[in-house]
Amino acid sequence: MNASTARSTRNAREQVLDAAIRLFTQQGYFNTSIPDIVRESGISTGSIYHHFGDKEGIARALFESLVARMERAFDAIDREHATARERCRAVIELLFRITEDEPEVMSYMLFVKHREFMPEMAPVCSSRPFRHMREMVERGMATGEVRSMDPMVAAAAVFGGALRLINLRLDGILERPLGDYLDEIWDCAWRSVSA
Amino acid sequence: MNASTARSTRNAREQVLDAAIRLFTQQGYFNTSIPDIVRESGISTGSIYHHFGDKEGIARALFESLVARMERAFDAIDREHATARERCRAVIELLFRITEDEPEVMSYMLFVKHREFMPEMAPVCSSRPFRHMREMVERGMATGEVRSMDPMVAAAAVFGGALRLINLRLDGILERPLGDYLDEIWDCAWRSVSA
DNA sequence: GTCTATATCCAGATAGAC
DNA sequence: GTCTATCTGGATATAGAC
Repeated sequence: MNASTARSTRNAREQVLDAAIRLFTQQGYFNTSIPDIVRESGISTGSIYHHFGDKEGIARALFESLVARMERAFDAIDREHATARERCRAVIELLFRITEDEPEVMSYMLFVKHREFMPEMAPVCSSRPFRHMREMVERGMATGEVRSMDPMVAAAAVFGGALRLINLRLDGILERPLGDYLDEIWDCAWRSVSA
Repeated sequence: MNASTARSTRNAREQVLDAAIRLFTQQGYFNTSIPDIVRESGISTGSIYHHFGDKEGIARALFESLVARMERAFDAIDREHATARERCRAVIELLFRITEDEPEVMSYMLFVKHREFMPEMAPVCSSRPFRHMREMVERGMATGEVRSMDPMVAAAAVFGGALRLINLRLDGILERPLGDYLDEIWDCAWRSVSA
């Protein structure tokens, strides 16, 4: 496989994924037909089925690429920060930034009901990035930064408020960018669990 | 309209709504066909269309009845408790109880993407019950129970953790009933905003 | 108000040339 | 690997008797 083949292959796939994330988040998976994706991506039906097998394959490829991306970002946060407090705050900051810059990405990751069209998939909350977030809190409990309590409750307390603000922002209820709320929500989050 | 007519009319509607909430939450709205609802409810296609007009009409009737029910429950909480602290805690307790006893109700209220099949509808977060929850927190701020801060942030902090736990429970991640976590999550929620 | 039978449409998916 | 043309099933919705 030479370079130009590799490039054009990647391009067709990416054009489809690019169109798909927009359509899936704006109209929903079931309201988006293959002909819609053909129009929006400029790639033909035949080509789409060649690359993805079926419609569900597009959704799956999209999800996997976004999960991998989040996971890389979370690993970087682990490396760049030493305490649970810094790590958790960095995660919220990252999620807020992605929500502002690429709302479709956050919308597809967090609020799409994947299991309705990918029945065999585990719930999002048990995906690697979510487990990673819970582990950050648990390690904070081990070091004494975080009060001792049920780890699931602690993680829900730390990230629950921020996730709600993301939800409100994506639904158009919050008018100002999430960055404006970061300090306040972080203060609440940390008060709720700090030792 | 005599009594027996009224009763049988209500029954047909209710049988359909009953079947619909189960099917919509288990399989999703788009994976549920009218023939599915016919089978599950025992009511014929013709009758369903007579009562609801179209498939979306079923979803709408369902949503309206659940919102009305929540609103009545929240009004009762307002009457029965005097402080923001007590009211907010009672709301969380109620939501936890409904999640355990009637998971489909909570699932359909909170986590279904209504706008995908009812395009003209406002986002759930701006429905009466959600606004009511925010008002409870705001009144607490007015009386000095809650620290002064952005009201949206305060509401997200108070209810965000509990809503995440509900999410985790409905997704099968939390194995114990929500009641087991009530005291801990409430402690976190209130610490995060109390004056 | 309830039913059965049926019309219509358009989705997802395939065939096969280039 | 990409395209156009096409098949097929099953969905929503209607007609019209009872």
